[in-house]
Amino acid sequence: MPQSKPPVEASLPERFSHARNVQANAVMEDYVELISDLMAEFGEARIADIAQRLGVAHPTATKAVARLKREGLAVSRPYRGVFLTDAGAALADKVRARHRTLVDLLVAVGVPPEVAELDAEGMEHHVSDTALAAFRAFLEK
Amino acid sequence: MPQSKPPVEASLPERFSHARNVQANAVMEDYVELISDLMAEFGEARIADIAQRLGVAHPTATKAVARLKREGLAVSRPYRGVFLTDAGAALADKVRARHRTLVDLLVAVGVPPEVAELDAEGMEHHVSDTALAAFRAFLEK
DNA sequence: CAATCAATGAAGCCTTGGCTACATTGCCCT
DNA sequence: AGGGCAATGTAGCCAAGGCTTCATTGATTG
Repeated sequence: MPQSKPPVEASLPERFSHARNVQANAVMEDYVELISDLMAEFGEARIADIAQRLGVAHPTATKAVARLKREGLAVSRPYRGVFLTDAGAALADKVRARHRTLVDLLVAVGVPPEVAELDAEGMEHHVSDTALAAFRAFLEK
Repeated sequence: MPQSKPPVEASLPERFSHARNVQANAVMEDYVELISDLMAEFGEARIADIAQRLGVAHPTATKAVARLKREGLAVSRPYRGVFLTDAGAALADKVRARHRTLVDLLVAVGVPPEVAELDAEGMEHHVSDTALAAFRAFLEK
């Protein structure tokens, strides 16, 4: 019986699987926020615009939108624009607010704004509500 | 020479593609750091231990190690433990230091330590050297 | 009013990172 | 020495998220 490692290590697998889980939602979050932006800007989100802004080929965007629809975050009809459901819009708002708070925090601790934007794009998806609340509290000081 | 990019929006696709790029290395970074830990602890890293600590099935770890070897970060012989190359060890050190600094920063701005660990696991891969330097400077204040 | 062309959709391929099921190997222990 | 069991390896499946290529649709404009 190798009973040598009981203490702290137990939570490691959970940390990793949590991170993997978060990552699975990251792409969806990016799409939802972008669609929200485009709707605000043009009244609808076109596949071509989504693909262009995300820097991917248009079939990639089409597939992602299909997944969004499957998960109840967006609706669309063939050859028409994409629109968010209420759930999608709510998610978009949350994601956008989190993004801004994270960028603000990074800048507040001394990260140059352009770098903050770049780094935040990947980091934001992993910021928990708890951390976000701490960020807000810190920024208000 | 390309002129300067107009204002700000032009860089959106680059931000996303940068984040996707970083993400592609994230799993490799996790494996390398973990192998480094196991080598320090047991003198070698066994596939079973890697898989267990990461919370994945062992063939998943085997495949990842194969990629590590392909990229020159690790070496191994069939049915024996896995070892890091110099490049792999250097990467592990960098990743570990970055992780610690990020956790420290999160705690410093008020995030509870357990939450900081959890969130950092996913965020760390997106922290640039520039941001890291800013974190260190902030922590020394 | 029709033709052209841009935008969308569909099909099919690749890699990654999960998984399960099964085949091998090696090591420990009787 | 040999058996059995744990550890590794192998094969093959799946979904996601990229891609290219080709077909279809619709909207603009001559």
